[in-house]
Formats: sequence, C-alpha cells, structure tokens
Amino acid sequence: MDVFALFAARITDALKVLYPQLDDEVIARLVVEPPRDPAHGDLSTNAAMVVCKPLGMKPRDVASVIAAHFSDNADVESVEIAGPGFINFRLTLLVWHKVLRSIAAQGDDYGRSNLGQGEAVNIEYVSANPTGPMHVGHTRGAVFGDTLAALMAYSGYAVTREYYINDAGSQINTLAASTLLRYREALGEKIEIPSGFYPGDYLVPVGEALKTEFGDSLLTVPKAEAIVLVKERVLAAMLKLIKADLALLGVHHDVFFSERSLHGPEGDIAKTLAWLRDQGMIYEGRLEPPKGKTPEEWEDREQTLFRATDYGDDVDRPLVKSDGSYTYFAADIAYHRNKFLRGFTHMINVLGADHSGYVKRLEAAVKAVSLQAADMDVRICQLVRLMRNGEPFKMSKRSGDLVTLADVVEEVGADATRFMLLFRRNDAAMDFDFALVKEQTKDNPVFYVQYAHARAYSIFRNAAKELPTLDISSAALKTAEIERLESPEELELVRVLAAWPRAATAAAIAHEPHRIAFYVHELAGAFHSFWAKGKDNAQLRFVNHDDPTLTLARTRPRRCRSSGYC
RNA sequence: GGUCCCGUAGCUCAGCUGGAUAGAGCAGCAGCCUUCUAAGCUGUUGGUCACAGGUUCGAAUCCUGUCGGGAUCACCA
Repeated sequence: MDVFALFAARITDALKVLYPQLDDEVIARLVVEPPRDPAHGDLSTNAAMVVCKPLGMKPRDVASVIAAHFSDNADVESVEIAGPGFINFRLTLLVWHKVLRSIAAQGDDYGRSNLGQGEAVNIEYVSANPTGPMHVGHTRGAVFGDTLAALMAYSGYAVTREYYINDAGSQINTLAASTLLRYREALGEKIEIPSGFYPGDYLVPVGEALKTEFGDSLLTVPKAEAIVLVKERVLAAMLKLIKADLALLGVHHDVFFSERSLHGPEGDIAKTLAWLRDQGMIYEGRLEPPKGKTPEEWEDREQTLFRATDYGDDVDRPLVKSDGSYTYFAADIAYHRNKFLRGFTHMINVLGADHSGYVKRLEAAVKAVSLQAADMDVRICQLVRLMRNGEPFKMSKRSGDLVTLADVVEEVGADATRFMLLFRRNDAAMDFDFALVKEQTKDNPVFYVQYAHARAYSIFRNAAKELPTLDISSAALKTAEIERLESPEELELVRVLAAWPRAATAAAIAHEPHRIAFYVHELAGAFHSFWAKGKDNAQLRFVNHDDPTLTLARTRPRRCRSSGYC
C-alpha cells in the first residue's frame, strides 16, 4: 500500500466530483508527497494550485473546498491549508497501522509496482571489449545497469539485460595475434610481445589450451587460417573471463549479442543500410573537418553518410570506412534496429564517460531505425577515481598495475562495492576510497546500512533469548497486534517505511537507481535513531520483558535487499 | 572552437522532473557508555544554490548568456 498514491487517487476522484468541468490532463498534474517539513503534516498536495487557473478561482478558495470534502474522512485526522494553497493532511493512527499490515503481508513485494505494465525494456550495459578481464572502469556501469534492471523489473517492466560483444573490430585480430604468441610460448619458444599487442598474463592459459587442442599443428597452418581458429577460441575464453568477473559482482546478463553476427553480405548491417537508403536516410557526401582542432590525417573524401542531423545529432555520420568496411556506428545502427525488431520500444544504454560524444548519434539511430516509435535513454556513468588514504591512485595499463574488477571485489567485497558505486548520481564523477569502504564507522554508508540490518536481525536473537516462551515464527508475527504501535517515535519509522513504494517508483521513472541507495541510507538512519531511543526509554526497546505482544509487534525487520545490492 | 556532464554549508554530496523557511553525513561546538551492538545516538553552529537576465502565482530545478572544473571531438572501438 502506497498512501501517497492512494490519496492522489482519492483527491483526483474528489476533484472530478467537485469540478466536473476540469480536464483530466490538468488533474493529472497534481502531486501528493510528504511535506518537506514534517510539522506540516503527513501528506501534502498541490492540487488546489494546479487546478485553480482553469477554474478561475483563487488557490486557497479551491483548497478550502477540497479540504472540506475530506474533513470527515475516517483516515484523516486533520486537514490544513497552508502557504499559497497547499493542502496538508494529518493521518490517523489507523492509516499507519494499515500501512504496517500491508508491509507485513507483502514482505519483499512491498514496493513492487506495475508501473511498466509488462512492457519490454532492453537495458544494455557493460559491453566491454572482449580483450581481457574487466577493470575498475567497467564496474560502475555494471553495477548501475544491473541495479537499474532490477529496479525496472521490480516496477513491472519485462526487462532484458543485454551485453553487446564488440567482437568484429581490428582489436580482435590483435587479440588473436597476441594469443598466437602465447601459443608459441606454450610450445617452448621464447617470445617477445611487440607494442600494440595485448601483453596480459590472462592469455597464457589460452595459449596452453591451444597447445592441448592442436599440439604444434597450428604452426604449419597458414597464418590467416590460424588467426581464424585462434579468434574463435580466444573470444570464447575472454567471454568466459568476463562473465566470471561480472559474477563476482553479482551482475548477470540475459543476452550476449555478437557484433560479428551483424556483418556479412546477408547480415543485418547490409540489410539495415539498404533499408535506410530506401527511407532516404543515407546519402553520399563530404564532411567538414572538425573546427578548433586541426586533424592531422584529415582526408577529404566523399563517403556514405547517415542523416543523423535530421534526428538531432550535430553532424551526419560516416557508415563506411575508406577501406570499404563498415564503421562501428553502422554496426550499432543495425544492432539497434535489431533490438527494435525484437520488440523493444524502450531501450536504455549505460555507457562510460568517454562515450558522452556518442549519445546524440545513438539516440538519432534509434529514432531513425524505429521511425520514432522507440525511445532510447542513454545513461552516462562518469569517471570513478580510485583513492587510497585520501590520495588518488595511479593506474597504468603499460606497467601492469591496472586495477581489475576482481581486485576491487576481493579487497572490499561485492556488496560494499555495489552500494558505494550507487551512492552517487551516475552523472557526477565520484571518488572511491578503499579505506573508507572498509571503515566500520558511520562515515561509511555501507557499514551504516549493514549495521542497521545486523541490529534488526539481532532483535530476533535477543527476543528468543530474553523471552524464550514467545513465538516469533513468521506465522505468529502476522498476528501481531500492530495497534500497539502508537508512540511518536515508532510512527516516525513507519513514515519512512511508508515512503518506500513512492521512492521505488520515482527511481524507476527517472532511471536513477542511486535513489534507492539513498532511501536505504535514510531508512537505516531512522532505524538507528529509533533504536537509540530505547536507551533512554526502556519502553521503546524492541525486546520488552513486560510486554510480549508489544515485542512481537515491533519485530518487523526492514527491507533493503529487494533491488539486490546490499 | 563544437557537444555533453558538473558547480548547493568549511569538506563529501542529496534535493523526489516547478512548490512552503534549500536538506543529510562528515568536520566544529554541547551532551550521552552498570542499559536490546556507544562500530552508535541527541542537540547545535554554518547558505547570495557559480554569476546575470528571462519564463510565472512560485525557480536550486525550465530557457538564454557569462565564468569556472571534467569528458569527448572524421575514418578506432
């Protein structure tokens, strides 16, 4: 039960009765929310201010009519009109008890909604090049995407989690060549890794596996053929590596989509380009060199261009390289047409900060390819700066002290990593401090929340110890006398709990999973606060010798796992 | 030079798509340990929401411009 949604519906109904001449559109703009200052009441609505203009009335006059309509409502303790025309409701104890009952009855489903009404949404995230293990740069996007996917599923969308494997570019040939070197090494040869090749140790086992599979027979195969054979094996190995790394973080995908599968004369790229040409979205032309910066190797040539500017991009984009092969973007257009043809009208892409320049063209591609029928939201995750003891931490690919995702998870744990990375808006750069994440103080939000969780569970333990005769099974908890909860301190906590469905829905609409992390942090604060009150006033403790029923009623642990990150 | 993101308390950041006197955590100050975990809690100080205009009943939020900080900028992926 979401009291805010409930009252929004009631006020909407009331307005339709009181002022039948109002447009639904106008009424839909009303909002019911917790007032910023709790002294104003439990619920607040701007309804009067929203509808006053079309009615030609003063907001406070409308407000008093609405207020009068609710004055004898059983759930409403009092109604007040404040400020420019806000209507503030104070709710009766009864309502809060209803909220608690619904929380108890729904368990982990409390807050789940049908916002998405089963509509299909495709969320693409990570999509790191399959050329090695995941490094820290990938983790933020992985956590963001995975949590957003959980949140969207929680809000009633049919979510597909997708990973686009960039297995078609020239870097894959380099990868295969690097692996071939490791293969020779496995055969006993002394090797030297030229610059530009992938030097990482993770290719050593792949080389050895090749030795096991082929013996030394690959050496006699023509190079081009050998590369093809190796490519298959090394790609599979890298994908396995990546999946294992992601699993460490608890991140999973439903679909791994191969870029390579789009190529070829009968492939999706060829088909999509033909389709775009039919639609008049492609032309042959020349581009201006970029301004302000003199490109050293600018080659003015006529090329095949996509009319991205028709869909909001800054320039038209090349689709075919000078060597005749397709550009990365051409493949991406085909890929997104593929998504659309698979039935996705909602798409979300999670990209790193270095792709910010790519956003417009991706949005343009989706508009073009779906004839405006699909929407694309590109969420950019800004950079994460690794810190140790307050000092930024130097990383370099060459010297090998690249921090991998596995390193981070090993050092601080998956849950802490996830929570920390979510505890900031995605579009703001963040510092990730190893020392802080491991610190066991309230400065560390991870610990703060985990500690609240630990305390909540300790209630069960202590109840069993202090009151051995009390039945604390979940069946017994369902019959607890919730009516006994009536102190202002308790209601404070209930109010925070009541805000959960609203918080979850708002986060889903905005595609902002960080709001969940902040909500959980706030809830933990409310819980700690209530817990501490028990110190001064023994009556407010969860475990109460004198009053077993009260103990039972208070034994409702909190939630925070539902979106899967803590 | 173009584009995108950011600029809110001394510090790190929220601010629920336009609402009321702009919030939280650190740090500072004042308190709280024979008491369910003090690894914590309570109270308190602290703001020209970068700046200037505009939109309207109402702007940190939307629009325009300026100034700072970051990312990115044909054919790579």
